[in-house]
Amino acid sequence: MKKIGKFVSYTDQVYRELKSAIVSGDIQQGEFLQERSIAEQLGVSRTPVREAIKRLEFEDWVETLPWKGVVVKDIDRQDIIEVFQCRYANEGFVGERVASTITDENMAELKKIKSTMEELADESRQEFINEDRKFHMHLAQLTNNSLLIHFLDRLSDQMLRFGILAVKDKVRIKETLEEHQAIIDALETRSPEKTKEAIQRHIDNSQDVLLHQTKERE
Amino acid sequence: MKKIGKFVSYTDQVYRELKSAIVSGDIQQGEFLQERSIAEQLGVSRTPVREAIKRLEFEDWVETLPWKGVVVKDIDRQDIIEVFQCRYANEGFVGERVASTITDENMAELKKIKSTMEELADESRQEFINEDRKFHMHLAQLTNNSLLIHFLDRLSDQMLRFGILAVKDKVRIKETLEEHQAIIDALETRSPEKTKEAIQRHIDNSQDVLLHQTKERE
DNA sequence: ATATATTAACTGGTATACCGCATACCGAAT
DNA sequence: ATTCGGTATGCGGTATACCAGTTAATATAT
Repeated sequence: MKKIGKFVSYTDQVYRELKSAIVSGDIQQGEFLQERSIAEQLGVSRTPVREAIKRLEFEDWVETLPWKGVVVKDIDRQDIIEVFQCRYANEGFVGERVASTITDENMAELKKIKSTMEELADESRQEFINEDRKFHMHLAQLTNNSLLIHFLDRLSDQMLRFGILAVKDKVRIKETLEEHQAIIDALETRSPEKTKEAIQRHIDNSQDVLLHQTKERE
Repeated sequence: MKKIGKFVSYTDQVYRELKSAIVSGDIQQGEFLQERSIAEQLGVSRTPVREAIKRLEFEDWVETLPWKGVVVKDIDRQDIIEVFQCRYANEGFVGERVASTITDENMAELKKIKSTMEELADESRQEFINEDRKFHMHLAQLTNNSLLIHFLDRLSDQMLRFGILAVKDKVRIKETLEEHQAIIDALETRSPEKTKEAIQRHIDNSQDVLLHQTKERE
């Protein structure tokens, strides 16, 4: 008798619940997470709630003030800069590393994702963003570096929080598609240098748009 | 009224205790961590031990097998490669970023660390490694990117685990000093490109030595 | 003797009660 | 009116008891 699926603990469920609530904005920044009320609300005890919160804390979603409470961290320009700098460094490396060894199959997969994004451009912003994430993470997978992949995955999570803004207007969507095409073109040449530059240019542009749209606040 | 010191929980203490035990080899890879016995041994309850273990799990030191146990992950060639690739990408970025803006004070600090390392070269391997970490982390600090800094700090922790091997022989110590000097020289020119290359060359060399010394096993 | 069912002794997972710090409130002293 | 100090309350931190799979030794049937 084999176990079919993995065991999913309450902790996991609560974690996913809370993270998606933060990402979607249902729980706003500055808001306090209260172990007891969340536990009651979800029908579990404080323990799994507590462990879920610890994970969120580790991933920098929330901050624990001892004896006072757990507060959802807010994001400012500095956070955006930090995430994009890390993406710049690591995704640039991914491109450099992957360009010379990428297979035709993987190229096809990237093109497929890109065409899906084109279809979704006028449809659903949310789905568009999901596919964008797939595009970048598909490249990352090719490094076979799980440490790097996990880190980029965390960054992608953070992106979701302010990612909604990044592709707010039609212009940026069009640019995003063009830049993805440029990455694909660079990959076709199998040139590590060109690929790295195409990716880093894409990331720099995204950052610029996002920072520009965040300028006035605070 | 200022708060004098930070509050340190049992969880923090247990975490540090366990991590240093793993790093030092007191707890070997493959060994099982048992919440109950550790709690008893340290004179605390299971709860803080459990939370400490969760943190270790998140940082990939251990793996939890539900209802079976928590086992200390072992490190293989792939782990070494992954850590060094991440260092290559991120520390390279640090060099690129910092070269053009580094102050004379910070240059002086780097030189000071380097001369300390020279003094320690024949004394204490452990202290030598600590100073090496300081050198790299000092550069990282200059980016003011806390996300990046935390990631590199985690990588440094991992380095400790197999770092003992990296500077096992006198030859490698001498090379390390030379390569640090090369990084300092590159910084003097304020050239992002040269600095990045000097750092990445240093990291590549360290990786080569380490992989070479790990070749036979498994 | 061997194969199989049982069960006892682990483990981590969860629920819950209690502790101690931080804060807000309220009354007494100034 | 202001300030100081006690106190009630709410929070995370910790301890502990119990639950639920897993495993392996053991009893039992063949």
